[in-house]
Amino acid sequence: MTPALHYASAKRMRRMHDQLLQAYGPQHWWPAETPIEVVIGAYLTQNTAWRSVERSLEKMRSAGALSLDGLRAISIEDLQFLIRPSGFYTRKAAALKAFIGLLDSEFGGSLEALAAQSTVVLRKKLLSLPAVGPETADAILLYALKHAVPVADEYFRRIANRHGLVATAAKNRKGYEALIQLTQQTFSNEPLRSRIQKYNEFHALTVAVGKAHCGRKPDCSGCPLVGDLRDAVNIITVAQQVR
DNA sequence: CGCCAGGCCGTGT
DNA sequence: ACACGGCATGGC
Repeated sequence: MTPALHYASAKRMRRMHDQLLQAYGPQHWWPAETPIEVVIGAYLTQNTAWRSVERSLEKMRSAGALSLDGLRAISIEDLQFLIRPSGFYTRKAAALKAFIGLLDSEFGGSLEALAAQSTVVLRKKLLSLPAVGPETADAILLYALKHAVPVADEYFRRIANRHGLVATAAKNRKGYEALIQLTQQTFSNEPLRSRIQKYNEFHALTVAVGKAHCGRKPDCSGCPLVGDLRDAVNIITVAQQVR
């Protein structure tokens, strides 16, 4: 929490971004054709493998439900059936309907009108929706609405923990805030346009490395982030603490 | 077969 | 303010 710790971590974060970009290349996120697909994907991927989300998205596309009008027209029961592969389908179907309901009742059914709100107002509005927590809200803000908002997910939380990037990376509100602030600080010197791109790329890269090396049973062998001794020492130390 | 996935929410302390 | 169980399916 001290400025000094943040500064050291931000430097490590920038190096991490470069290492990951080198190892995995540009990720071209979010994997979707349209903003509403981003929104739908953000809901569906909650605690769910992206592979399963893809199956749901494909079923929705085939049914013509993968669009604003499609989402409006489909019944909640039919929507539940289409998104079954990604699990939690009762809640997720209701939540998607609630999103379109908000869009229609307050923003004339326009995602552009929604995006035109200030980031602070918008984030609060999104968080008031059912099944929208910090990560879903921020993913929608960044990837669908193009606001300059970092995204922190479970992978990044583990990475930050193992590399000692933050003082508290607990699974609570303060832990999430710490990860967001760290990312903000890391790219704070970038102009707005570039900052949005960095937030985009960095989150995508943390997912890439997370899928490969930072699952619940971490496999650090071959991870591009453990190239030097300092990192390895850090990981061993922190991993023992976490256990 | 058991564990896990790009979280969130209600309840109990 | 947290910790914790439930939500549900499919991939590995």
